[in-house]
Amino acid sequence: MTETVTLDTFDRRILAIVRRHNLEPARSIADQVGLSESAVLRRLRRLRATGVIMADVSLIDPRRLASSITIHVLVELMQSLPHVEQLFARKLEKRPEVIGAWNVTGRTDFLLMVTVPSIEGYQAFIDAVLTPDENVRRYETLVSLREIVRFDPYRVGEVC
Amino acid sequence: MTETVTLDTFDRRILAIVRRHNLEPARSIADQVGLSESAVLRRLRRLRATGVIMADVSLIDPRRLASSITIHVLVELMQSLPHVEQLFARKLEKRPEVIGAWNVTGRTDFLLMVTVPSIEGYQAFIDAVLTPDENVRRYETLVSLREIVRFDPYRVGEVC
DNA sequence: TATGAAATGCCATAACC
DNA sequence: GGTTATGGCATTTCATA
Repeated sequence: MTETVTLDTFDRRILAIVRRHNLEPARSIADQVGLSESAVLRRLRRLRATGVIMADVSLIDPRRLASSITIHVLVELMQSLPHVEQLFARKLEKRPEVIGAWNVTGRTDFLLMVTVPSIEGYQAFIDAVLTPDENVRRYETLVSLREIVRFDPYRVGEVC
Repeated sequence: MTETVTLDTFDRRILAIVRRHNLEPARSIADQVGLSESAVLRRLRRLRATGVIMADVSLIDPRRLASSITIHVLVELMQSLPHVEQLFARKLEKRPEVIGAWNVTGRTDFLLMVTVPSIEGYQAFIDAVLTPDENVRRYETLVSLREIVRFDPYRVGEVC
């Protein structure tokens, strides 16, 4: 599925830096990891070409933008069959409101993370995705009142 | 709490671009939004200084790195009092395993998102954070078997 | 207080070893 | 992987409205 790319210590140290500050000059990175500027730039180009670095983006404070509601949904399917689950997963991937979705253990089959501008937007989402789906037995809505931590970029998936 | 920064249409269009590709030259952005290169660079500097742009990072494919488990935890407290909740929230903020935490409505008080290298790591987490906390009535563990969607950077908090 | 234009200096790129 | 010459890009300064 995903090709395995061998990352040596240099790659890992470079990744550890750019995942926090990807605008940092190669000169500075080179000094920190003990390589030449060229070597760092070559490695970065390779990491991007092979997909280890998926994207280079600015992280924007969601609180500064138009308000949105974060809602988690616990979904229980009629039957936990691979085929049914896969079908449901396909639908989720197409919905832009779904910013996170996991197939989990236990009574709950799926945990969804959804962001919508308002409750009306959530209503529209469940009317489109959950209610008409005969494979969905029931779902539980967890509306977020307060956000304690969200995807702290300094924490997500630490590089070893 | 969070100072309100007024973002005009230019700012929003610039943000919409850099949140997808922050390595894009200002020249290119300027052409797209209809400003000069200088104006774009000045606005970007201001957006970073004021914290609208929180960070500039490379997004790394988690599958290419050392494996880690994603676990969601539904936590029910003894009593849903503001003081108790705040105390619990404080503890969560200090834990690096917690990459997401929300105070939610319903029977569940908190929904946590945790990443650990192994089940042993999760065990250690609950032994440190949940078990010894007398304010925690019970918790439910949802281990992720499969990740359908995770924080698609092209989706999270779309700019209007 | 914002933009647009031009000179300076830094940085990535590419072709060498 | 390191070194160097080249080109591109951001930064700074200034003029303008």
